[in-house]
Amino acid sequence: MTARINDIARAMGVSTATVSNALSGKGRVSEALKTRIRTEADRMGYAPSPSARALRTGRSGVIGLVLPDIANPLFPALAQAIEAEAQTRGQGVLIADSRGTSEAQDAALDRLVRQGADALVLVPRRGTQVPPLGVPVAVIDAASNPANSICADHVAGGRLVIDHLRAEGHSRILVVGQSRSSHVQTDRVAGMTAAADTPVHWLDDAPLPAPDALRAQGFTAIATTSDLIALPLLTRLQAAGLRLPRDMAVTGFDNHAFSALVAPGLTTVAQDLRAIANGALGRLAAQLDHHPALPPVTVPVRLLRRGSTTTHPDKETPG
Amino acid sequence: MTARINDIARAMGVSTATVSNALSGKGRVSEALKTRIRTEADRMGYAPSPSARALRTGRSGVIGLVLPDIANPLFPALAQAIEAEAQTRGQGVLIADSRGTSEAQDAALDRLVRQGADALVLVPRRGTQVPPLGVPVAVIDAASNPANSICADHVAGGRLVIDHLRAEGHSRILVVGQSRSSHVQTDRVAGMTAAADTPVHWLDDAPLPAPDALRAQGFTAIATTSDLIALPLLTRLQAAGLRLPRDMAVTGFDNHAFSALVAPGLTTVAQDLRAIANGALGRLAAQLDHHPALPPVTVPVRLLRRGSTTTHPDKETPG
DNA sequence: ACGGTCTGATTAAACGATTAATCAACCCGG
DNA sequence: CCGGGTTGATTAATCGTTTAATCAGACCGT
Repeated sequence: MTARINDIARAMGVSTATVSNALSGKGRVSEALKTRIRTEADRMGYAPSPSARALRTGRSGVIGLVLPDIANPLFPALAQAIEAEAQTRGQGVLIADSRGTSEAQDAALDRLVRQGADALVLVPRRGTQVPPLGVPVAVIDAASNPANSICADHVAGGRLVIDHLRAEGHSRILVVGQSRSSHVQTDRVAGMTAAADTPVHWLDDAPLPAPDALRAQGFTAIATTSDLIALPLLTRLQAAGLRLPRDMAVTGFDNHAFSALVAPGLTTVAQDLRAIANGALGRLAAQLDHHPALPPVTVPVRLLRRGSTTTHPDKETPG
Repeated sequence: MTARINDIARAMGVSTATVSNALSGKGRVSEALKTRIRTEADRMGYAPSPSARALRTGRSGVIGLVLPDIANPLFPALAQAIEAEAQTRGQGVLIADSRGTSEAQDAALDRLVRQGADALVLVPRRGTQVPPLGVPVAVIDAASNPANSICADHVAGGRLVIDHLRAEGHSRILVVGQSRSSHVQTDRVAGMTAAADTPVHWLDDAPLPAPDALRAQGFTAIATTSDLIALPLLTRLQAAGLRLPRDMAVTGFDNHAFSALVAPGLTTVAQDLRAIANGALGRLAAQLDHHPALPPVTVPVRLLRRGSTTTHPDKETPG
């Protein structure tokens, strides 16, 4: 079908070893021959066989990405960041969805390894353990998770949100979290309650009270741990006739694609996804090359002030 | 490291060929030996080397998935559907993002092939051509695209939307589309205008007029070609003080995860993503196995009636 | 007892790259 | 003019699996 290393060798009257050396820059090949081989190689449209290379070297150049339920608003952007970073490193990204139980997560991890992934990036389901696999694993999670993890500074993000709301004049703020069993969520809530002593409402305990009831309790702002909570809430408040941010301020987390598009724009906390992707893949590469382990890193976050909390929103810098 | 076929062969005093045959069920091996080999294989935790198998058979069992800009609300759900379908077929999914130019799309396709994908699934960027690659490609697009494509019945979906709005008593409806250069979008608009002669507003011509202006022009319903347009619009209308669906009805397309969560819920058209994934991967498998080409298929869609258009929404069937 | 068919296994050759080991020239100093 | 070092290439093994070709017996009817 397509050109193999052997075809090039025969076409140029040299051995396959020489071609391999010329293309990889290893071994000893004269400069003249090296360039002649290289031009001939791309004249023939040569592309090395990934399976042959993987078989010989033991490295496929593919990393596996396991994501929890697709509903997580962070997913597409993170996948994009991982894929972009992998691309710059010449790696491919195999995806797997761990929806369902934590056994499904284990199965997904196992499947990726059996499919030849050199290493894995895992965004874990709430409260799951990483089983021992034969390959390096980077976990994208909260700092409170001791494992081999890259983490955004969720605590700082929570503090940013509350500081901002207080600067906007709010004194009675309701913190709303999705689930107690998620490290990410508890860290965000911890940052919020560290900035000010506010009540916390967990949605796995009870649904949120109606807009009227919230106002009756004196709340003027609601700080959520996720855009997935905040965006529906924003519409619910508006549907009940409230004006944002006048009657109620709302904040989210994660800067979902829709957060900038709704009206008013949703104030939220954005993670530096490039840094996360870079940190994760960098650590995996170090492990694969048996380099000394890189120190754990906490990736910074930044607050995006939008119309849901302030009449003087930030100027958005696209990208 | 891990067990190889050769280890099993030596452990049982047989040849590697016999082990291979026993595990694959091909060739001739006595039933007794077959089961003994199989139990020994999983006792040793044997997993075949994907690269060795790929090298020998010429098939990696991996298909590439190329997606356009991540902002497309259909992306995560479609990726999930493709991944799930691939899993049932024992295949992996390599992802690539074609964000940016159509050259970036070509580069992404090429990269996946060089990374060993047996076949590709492409969700094309607006108005791009598929370059000739060495592997089968399934394109997920509109019926109006003549290529080797799987398509949802976007035209029928458009008709469903308009019929529903008229049944709800609307006579003056504004159709809003994102981009003329997208087959999917034009098909949806075509279905809408076929059901009733309505004005069409393209967002790449001009931004949408303010809510007041729309009402002043007598519109009581806005039918968009995407939840990506409809969800922001829904909040914009509410922020302007309108009540939905009383003051204005809004519809989207694609059943984005948020569409069911906002208040009121967004009436939208859902594609049968499982059928699309099944159609795409099935056609690719047929091509790879040199089976006769499967006939082109149009995947059905269904209307989800929610609070943004009606006070009697459908009962949602989760999943 | 003998050719013919089956059964159940083995042998060995691929697939396409990488790489350690080897080898043939050539250069150069003493 | 000889031995040591360098350069530039080749040889051949190897990664782990699949599979066509081969082979040794067993079985069977005549």
